[in-house]
Amino acid sequence: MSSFISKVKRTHYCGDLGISNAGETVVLMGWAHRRRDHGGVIFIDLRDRTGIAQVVFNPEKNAEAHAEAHKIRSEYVIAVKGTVITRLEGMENPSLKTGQIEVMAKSVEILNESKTPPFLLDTDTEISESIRLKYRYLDLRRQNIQDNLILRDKVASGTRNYLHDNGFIEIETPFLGKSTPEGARDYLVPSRVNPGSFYALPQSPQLFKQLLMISGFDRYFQIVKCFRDEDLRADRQPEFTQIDMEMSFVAEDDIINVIEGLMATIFKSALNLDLLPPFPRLAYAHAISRFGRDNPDTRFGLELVDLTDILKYSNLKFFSDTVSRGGIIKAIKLSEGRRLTRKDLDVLPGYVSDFGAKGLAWARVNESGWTSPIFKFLSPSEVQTINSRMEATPGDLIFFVADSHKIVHDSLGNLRLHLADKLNLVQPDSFSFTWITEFPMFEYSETEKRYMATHHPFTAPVQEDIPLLSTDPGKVRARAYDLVLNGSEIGGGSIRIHRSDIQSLVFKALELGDEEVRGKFGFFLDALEYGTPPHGGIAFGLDRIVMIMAGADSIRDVIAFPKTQKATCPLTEAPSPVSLAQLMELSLKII
RNA sequence: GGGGUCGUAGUUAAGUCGGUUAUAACGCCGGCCUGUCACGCCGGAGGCCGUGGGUUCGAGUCCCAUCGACCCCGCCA
Repeated sequence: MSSFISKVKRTHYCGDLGISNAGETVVLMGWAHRRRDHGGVIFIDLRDRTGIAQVVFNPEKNAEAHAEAHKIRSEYVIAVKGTVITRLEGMENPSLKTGQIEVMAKSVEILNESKTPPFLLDTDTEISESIRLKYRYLDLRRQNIQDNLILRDKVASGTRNYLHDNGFIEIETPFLGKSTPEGARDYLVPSRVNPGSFYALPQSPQLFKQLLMISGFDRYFQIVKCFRDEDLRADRQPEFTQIDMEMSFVAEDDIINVIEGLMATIFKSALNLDLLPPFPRLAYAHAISRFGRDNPDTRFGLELVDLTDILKYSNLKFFSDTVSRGGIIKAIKLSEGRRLTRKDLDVLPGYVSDFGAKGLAWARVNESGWTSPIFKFLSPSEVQTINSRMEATPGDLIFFVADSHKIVHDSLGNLRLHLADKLNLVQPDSFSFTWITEFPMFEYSETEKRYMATHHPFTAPVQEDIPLLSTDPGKVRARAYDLVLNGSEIGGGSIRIHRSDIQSLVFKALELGDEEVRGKFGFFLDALEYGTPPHGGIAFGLDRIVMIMAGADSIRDVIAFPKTQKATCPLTEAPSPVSLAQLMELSLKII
């Protein structure tokens, strides 16, 4: 039995040691990060989750420990007992938090050996993700990933503390639930004892949290996994974590106030940053009109400007024809347009074509007019009016898109982000929150040939728009709000419908049949009839918040064991086939 | 479902116009080295060039297919 662990206990974490520990005898345990063998003296950088401390093995001072240190290789697990000494002048390492001290080893024990790791565990080299995920337990030893997960813990615990302090009660809701027709594709779980029937994993605990309001819990929250079987993105995983909450007897402002307090609290506790609520609010229609998206990044300009009225009778047929077909013309202006070369301009139409734009016109503004392929088709007064509305001055570069409402906003909204990224228009480590309000209740789906809920079908309509539910659903505004941080939707919620008659009107507007509604949501409609308090709530994507706070490029960097883009786990090799016996037990057959 | 980038040693990359034995750095192994901290110096091992097919006298390089990683569109109430 090892004398370390059983008798000699760890006294300190490596990263916590400093000048104040000088002279103390300490016991450290951790991984050999690096070994520098000088033939005589050996240095070992000992690493644990707090950081690195240099351990010195001197053959003249302790031959036995020095001999043992010879055997140590990368990632060996070792225990060291030694004395903290202040490094002599000129021997400090300023790049190390503990660089003013080192530990003179008296004894050492190799607690476990390690195979040579498949990649270096430093932060400098970028290792391909498939290898990182296959050896995720090693990848997770790396400092930056550990930092991310520690930050995540701070955000989660800060959230729990804040919400408890504000009277919220954490309540768990089922993972094995009922499949719902609206929304994302469900992950299904077959029921063994009910052959042919399936549970669905929750896309969110939406109905359960509303039921908890009906039950009188008044303020509920939960930090909980949600599941959506849709294609993955850099900021989307099939299972992700929500900060989910619901409050009774509230209106929009009550929820917004609680959330602004929550954001201020976690940014303070996790990043020591002081946010300054209230956050600006922007109506959905204005967000689309000015930024082309409902999740605008407001940290830089390049706002969309409407030129439809100026160009609707233009000699440029593409412009005038677009307008006569009901389209619009908008533009964005880039200052310092010289930063884009002619070659850059040539590839941008390809970029906006992803969003359906058939073309991208551009104009370089100069003293005498424009340098632009479309200049000769425009009248001097059109050019002048555009310059004046765009507030364009020589050197600026203007981009135009003429197309349908949706394509113009999609393409310019994304071009705006693309240019900001390419030209570094955004100051890193800056955080900009915006509430988006007054969402439309419904959006018409061309594929489904019916209206779909923008938010979800339990969102309350604005009171004065209720009559429109049966006459003109497209015009109904929802009592919904999203919180956008740096151009990412990090949370969204709404005041809910608490009357069953209104809920029925909404289902009608969605053209869901009575039978289908009864079958899928009957239990909920019943519950609404037993004294439902007015209530509302919101849910946040914890992963996304942490990702933005950490400055990570991918949501996978803030999740301990994430899935690849094909929703597999290279470490465990999930998903995998199962035995015939398992299938038979579930009454399932592979087709 | 669609578009794109990529796949060469354990890792990260180079590899020209198709041409002889496929390079480098780091890592690894051995030797030397008592103050380094990405230690240094000397030596060494290490390759189904993702996989399969094709073109060619000849393929890491060209073509087709396929698998995988990533980014995007669709999708994500």
